Amino acid sequence: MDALASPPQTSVESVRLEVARRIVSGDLLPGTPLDERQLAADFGVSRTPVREALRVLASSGLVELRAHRKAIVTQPDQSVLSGIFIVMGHLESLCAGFSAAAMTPVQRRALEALHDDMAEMVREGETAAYTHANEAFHNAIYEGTQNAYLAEITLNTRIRLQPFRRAQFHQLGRLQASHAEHTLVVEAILRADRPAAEAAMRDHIGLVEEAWHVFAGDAQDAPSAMNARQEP
Amino acid sequence: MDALASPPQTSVESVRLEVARRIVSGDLLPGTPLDERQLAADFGVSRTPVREALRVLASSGLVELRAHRKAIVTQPDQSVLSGIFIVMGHLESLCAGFSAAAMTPVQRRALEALHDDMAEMVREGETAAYTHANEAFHNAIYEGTQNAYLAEITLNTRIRLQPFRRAQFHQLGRLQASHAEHTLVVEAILRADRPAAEAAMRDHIGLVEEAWHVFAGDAQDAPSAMNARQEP
DNA sequence: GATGATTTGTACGTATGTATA
DNA sequence: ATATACATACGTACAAATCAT
Repeated sequence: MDALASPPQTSVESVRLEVARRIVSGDLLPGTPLDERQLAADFGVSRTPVREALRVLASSGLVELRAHRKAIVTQPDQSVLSGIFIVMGHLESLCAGFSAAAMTPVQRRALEALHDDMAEMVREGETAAYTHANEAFHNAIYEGTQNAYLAEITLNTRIRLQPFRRAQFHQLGRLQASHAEHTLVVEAILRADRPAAEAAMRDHIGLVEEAWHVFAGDAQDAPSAMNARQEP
Repeated sequence: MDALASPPQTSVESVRLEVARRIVSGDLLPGTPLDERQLAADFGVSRTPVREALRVLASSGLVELRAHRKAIVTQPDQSVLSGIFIVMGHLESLCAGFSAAAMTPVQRRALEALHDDMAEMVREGETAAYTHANEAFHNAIYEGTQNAYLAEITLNTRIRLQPFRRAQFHQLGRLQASHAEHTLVVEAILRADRPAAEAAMRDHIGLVEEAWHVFAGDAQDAPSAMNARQEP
């Protein structure tokens, strides 16, 4: 779960967290080469912890690590990326369903409260605040599953996709639409309606199954998962 | 995908593969402490590559790595383990559904051929051969999804659970039952019947949703995922 | 295609934190 | 509670491979 949390107790952790942050934030774009020495210098540490951090980042999919060559920020091709988006849709949907069935009363109330707060942000057009709250919203649903492993792989998938998520809440329309979709998710979860929660979340994430089917090998110029609306 | 494949080009890889093998095979039991020096000596390398290998193994969940303390082979508690089993059920089911929709004709024929070969193993009672073929069977379904990411996380989940899988094919009855369940999966995939493939695989894996629900916090002494039949 | 410069891969020593007496 | 033992965390040096010329 703590893919991006907890205070770094060791050099490796702080390097890992900061490099991950730079990649996720778009500071380091996909394809960017990562020089061990450079990173070591930047962080004021030796290459050893940098190398270990890079190994871990490679495991989580944020960087690619080829032997004897510079590590690079992962740059998956369209078909791979499309596949990850599709899997994320299923995982998020699964999480919503689990949460509908398993959330504690406290968690349900917290989710509802957060959702209400977000309504205010929509009214005020506070896109930055909403973006942040949106993360918390989805994280709350991961936690609500009571399944640490499901929460972990879903969060990791989300993080891995972050560098490729261009759609933000820059338009008021999207902000409102997002919140309306959240409403359906929240209502389903609150009444413990698992299938409805799954369906609502699937709609929210904007599953583009068709795009995947195309990429699977048949056609060429179909709408890709990249072009489709990508959540938030 | 290559969580346990490809020839090791570097020390780190060979150490990682061998330690993973020992854990998965049960050679190193959960809870076993892993001493860097000891491993380095065993493999005839220095501690540096061992450390990097351990980091990667920790990312994949096979070992636990606490700062300034010995690494240990991961020993998840019952509730965590139960959660992983449940997620694996869903992932395998998802894979079967995707494969039903996306497998190439060649892959469909190969799956059918493998399944037929396994029938022979059942008749001869060749449990060892069947166990091996069973891995290939599931791997073929991962590959058939045409979704590298889904294949990767499903395989990784399977590997992660391997040390806790006690049910093997020691009884002829289980062998026959397994193959009968496979038949349903294969038939559904061959006729591109996605829902049926998902359902058949779900049945095969033996989803124990109830056990999870219990572990979620309500009851105590319900049948755990550990006690339930665990696949193969 | 060969050679030198550069970068990664590995070895090993020391510092630091943890556990135990 | 303090000290001692011990394992890991990190830094530095060297070897091997890659890339550029």
